[in-house]
Amino acid sequence: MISLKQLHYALAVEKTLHFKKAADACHVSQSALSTAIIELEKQLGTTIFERNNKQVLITSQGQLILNKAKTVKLELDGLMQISQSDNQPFSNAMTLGVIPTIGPYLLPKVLPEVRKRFPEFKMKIIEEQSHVLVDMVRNGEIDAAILALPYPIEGLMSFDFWQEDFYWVSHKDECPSQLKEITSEELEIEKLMLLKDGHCLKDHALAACSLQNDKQDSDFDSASLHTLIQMVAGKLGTTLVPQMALDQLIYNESEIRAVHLNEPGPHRTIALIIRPNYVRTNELTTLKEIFTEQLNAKCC
Amino acid sequence: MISLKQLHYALAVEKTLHFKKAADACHVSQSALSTAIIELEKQLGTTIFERNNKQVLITSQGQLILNKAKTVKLELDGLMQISQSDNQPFSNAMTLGVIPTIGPYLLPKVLPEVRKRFPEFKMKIIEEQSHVLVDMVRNGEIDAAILALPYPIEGLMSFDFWQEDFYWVSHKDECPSQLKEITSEELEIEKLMLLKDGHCLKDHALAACSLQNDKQDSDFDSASLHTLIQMVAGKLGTTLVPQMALDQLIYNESEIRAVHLNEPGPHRTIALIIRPNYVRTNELTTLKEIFTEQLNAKCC
DNA sequence: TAAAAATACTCCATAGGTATTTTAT
DNA sequence: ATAAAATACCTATGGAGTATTTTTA
Repeated sequence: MISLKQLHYALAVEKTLHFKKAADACHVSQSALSTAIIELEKQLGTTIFERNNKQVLITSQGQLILNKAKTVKLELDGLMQISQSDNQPFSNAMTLGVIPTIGPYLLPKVLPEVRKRFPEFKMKIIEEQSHVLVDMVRNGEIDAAILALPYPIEGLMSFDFWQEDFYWVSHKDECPSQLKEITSEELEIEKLMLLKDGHCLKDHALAACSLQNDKQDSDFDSASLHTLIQMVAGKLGTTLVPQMALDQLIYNESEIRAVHLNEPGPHRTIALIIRPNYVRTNELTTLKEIFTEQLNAKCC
Repeated sequence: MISLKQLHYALAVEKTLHFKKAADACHVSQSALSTAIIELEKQLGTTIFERNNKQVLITSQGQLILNKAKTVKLELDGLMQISQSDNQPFSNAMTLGVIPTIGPYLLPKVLPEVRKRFPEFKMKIIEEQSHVLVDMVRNGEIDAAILALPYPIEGLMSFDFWQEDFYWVSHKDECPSQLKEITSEELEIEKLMLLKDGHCLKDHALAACSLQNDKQDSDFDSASLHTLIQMVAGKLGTTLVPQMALDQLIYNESEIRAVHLNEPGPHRTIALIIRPNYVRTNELTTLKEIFTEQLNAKCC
């Protein structure tokens, strides 16, 4: 029967592409690792590594097997985490991914409360675009990701915790003072500045306006919402921002005004994304509740 | 380090709820199994089974751990299948699930070709409703399922291979002879007979007509498309059937006519559903190609 | 008290180590 | 010639068996 040790050794060889170095990494002799790999290949009836005295290559089938070995390890890690997560929730570290158009607005609102409720909880945050985070969740490199939906997450599961609309942001000189709502028809598209392609915020904003993403990248494309707002302040155009960003972007009676985009909503849904087999769901559920509670308190 | 043997033994205990019987099932002594379980629980820092001399119960955490152990086994099975699937495709048996409104129409069109191309291939078919098949795919009880989309398959992956529209089926006495198309507005809803709730075909048909599924189960609700057609032949009403069912339902210049439902389509998409980590994708891709090819040849 | 799990104790299979050989550049 | 993987051979750990004890319904 195949053993976890064999898989462990094979994964070490994949990393180092060198039997001796892999053996060292596993704290066993080259001989022990070598025989384990040979036995594994015999049991599987295939060669994983093509090797001679100068180099080790991975066969195509071998790569499939190694990838699967990684998920076996991942599931086993999950198994070992179950009792910890149940018995001492929030005692183990957790890594969450978040996209740039959520992180800076959501986290300051919710993390203080998380820290207050669970002072010992080590939460690591990484910020990447949706497609990167989806891959990392799939590979088990992070525990979960906070994304804006709709977004294709085939094979993963989502837990929605917030829905919000977009607001049209403009310089007060360019905005009728009585205006409380605006429809996409009333928007001057040519003045609208959105983020670069790749940011899902652009897609969601366009979808909210029932527009195709067919216009060329314009000179106004910008790297972050903060920058966009600065450009709005400089009367270079207007933009659309999600509700949760409003309080940070339009502070202290600035020159900038925001009015609700009056199109059928919600315009984007914020959700936690996990692998279907992820085990620390009880902790994530608690986090999710804190998120919703804090957003309701601070966004309305 | 946790071993697969331990998990195997624990799963045997879950099945039998009896250490001696579990030991027998694993062909080891009660002592060996007992110590393995004790060691596993020690390593995990939790009790999986609450046991005395009269009964064995599973703790709630234990159940989570056992479920995870099943997926570990499932992934490991997948790993062992990789080389076989690659080196001798179609040499291992495969079980496919299919829903009742696809199976009887799709399979006769495609299985002969599958059998011709891979005479040694053992393919087992089971017929269940979508929600049952989705569960079975999730649990690894079947290799894949053939469903009609849209349908919620969170955590699974779909490979579309066919799209089709619905046709309005009526007795020729009740159908204008020149009629080639019909819109949902022109349908006499009260004469329309659909399958019972639970069959996704009903939902898809209603969606194609932009109708809500709010009407009560009527007396006309029927168990299979074939029965429905018999009722149409008996002038008891009309119905909607998917394209792939037409040739079997309306045979040899019968009393029945079918006209295309002229609403934005496609009205349903046929897809293969698998777990995200399923390994025999190369074989499924081949099957999928055969399916599309045969449907194109026999449905148009 | 009786049925069933835990434990004591023994044994052997096998994983792992050291030393050596084989192999291919 | 040499670097690196495979093999030979030995050792020791731990998994498994038998027999026995403990537990509690």
